[in-house]
Amino acid sequence: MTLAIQTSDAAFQHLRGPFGMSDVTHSRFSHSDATLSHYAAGEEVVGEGDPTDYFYMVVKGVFRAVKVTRDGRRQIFAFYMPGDMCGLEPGASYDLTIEAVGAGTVAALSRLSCRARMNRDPEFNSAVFEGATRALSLAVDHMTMIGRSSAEERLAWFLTMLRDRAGAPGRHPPTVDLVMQRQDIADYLGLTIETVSRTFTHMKERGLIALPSTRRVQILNSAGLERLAAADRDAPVSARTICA
Amino acid sequence: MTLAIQTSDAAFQHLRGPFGMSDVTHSRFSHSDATLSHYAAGEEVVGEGDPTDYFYMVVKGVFRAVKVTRDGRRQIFAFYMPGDMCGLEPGASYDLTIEAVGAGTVAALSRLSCRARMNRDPEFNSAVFEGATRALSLAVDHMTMIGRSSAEERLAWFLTMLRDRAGAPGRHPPTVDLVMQRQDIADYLGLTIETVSRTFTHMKERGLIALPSTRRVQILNSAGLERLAAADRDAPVSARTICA
DNA sequence: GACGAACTATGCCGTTCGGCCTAGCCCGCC
DNA sequence: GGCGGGCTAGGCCGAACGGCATAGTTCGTC
Repeated sequence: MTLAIQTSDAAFQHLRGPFGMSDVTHSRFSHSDATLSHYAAGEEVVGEGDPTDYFYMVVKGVFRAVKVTRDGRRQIFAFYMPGDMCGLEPGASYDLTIEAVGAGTVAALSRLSCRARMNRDPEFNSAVFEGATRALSLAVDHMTMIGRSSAEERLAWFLTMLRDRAGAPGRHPPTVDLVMQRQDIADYLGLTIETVSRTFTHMKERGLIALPSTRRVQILNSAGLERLAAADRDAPVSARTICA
Repeated sequence: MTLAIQTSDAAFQHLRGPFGMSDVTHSRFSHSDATLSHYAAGEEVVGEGDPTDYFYMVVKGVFRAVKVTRDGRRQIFAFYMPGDMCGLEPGASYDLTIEAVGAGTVAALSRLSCRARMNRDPEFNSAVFEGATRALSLAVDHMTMIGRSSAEERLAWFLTMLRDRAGAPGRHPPTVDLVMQRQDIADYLGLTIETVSRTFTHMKERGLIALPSTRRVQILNSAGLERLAAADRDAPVSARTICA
């Protein structure tokens, strides 16, 4: 089915932000006709080798961009949440698979019409381009984290990001619901599933977090967790020149 | 000084390819006026916090995109070679520094005029956008390599990439001249300098490479090196559907 | 050509993370 | 509600990589 996505859709309102591929301001997308598709958990949106004729925006649920090597090693490049745009990368290399983590919905916009619109609508063009640019910044952070941080720092980074991105802001203690399972977290962070599990336990023992269930994390010591996560962050904003 | 870059410049002819940030087809750039700047080894093109008012294309030499964390850990996101475009990412986060590895020259194109041209020249727009998209693909590969490969696989991957990208094609044995030093290689691969050094030695002992000097690598066993490097590659092309 | 500084190689050892295995838990299905 | 499969936790051990120290090499400078 084809419909115009409404900017006023409540699902979008507070879900934009720098987590996944990009966050092309959702209102830019809303004027375009797009096809909504639903996926069950684990289902592929784009498979390796598929013609990448579409860009996608997540409407509901969480999706993952996965690369699997020929000998079975797996790396998750990004998790996409509602408002995130994805499908920018596979176009060049066809090496990523986009899958639903849980049940979810994406809006598909054909590349042709996207391109056409980019060429006639400078604002839209800028928005998409900014999306790609922002995705690159996220890739830099992600790569630095994988290349230069310990297991505990990686997990702390992941949890604080999830909290900022998808946590319910008002709850006390701050709580993160993990939609993905341990293997996905491991593959996102460049660790093994055992190490992720052990690191959760270790954080629990240190009093940083509580695990009321395996998929729910309560952050008991935000400062401590952030100190761990911040290790691979840049200098604080106050120390930098802010430029428009 | 300002001048139009000539497509016919011999330095560009065979140097395009997927190594650094992107390879916006150089001819697209050649019609734009751009400012050429020269840098000595180690000099900064863009520093953290600088206003990112320009896009750059490498004309001569090799440049690196570096992220340094507050506690001094260092990750190199990409090496840029002649024909590569860079400066796409810092715009969003200001967390990357672009530096000259050896002496080199870049062409700077102001973002304003680049944007203006993107809006009126669809072909140019596509080229720049493709550049960003390709950079994302490279980031995926790089990240997978860092997250899921052993030290030896990483170095093999690096050497084969350099050979394909910057090696003199005709030489026997295939030879790679390293313009960067061990620390840069380590920071690019997410390793320590000692591990890089030891891994070079190990490859030498296994007869994969020879090191006539510390900065020159001869590839003695291409097949063996590629087997190592290929571990984190995708399935062979023959097994995939090729799509335009 | 001699000096010095920076870069590289390498031995030794410690730590961290991975790999294998089993037990426990949760959840879904019948 | 009971059964079964998949996911998670955690013990045990080993391998790989990191960190430190030192020796050797290269390169630039005077």
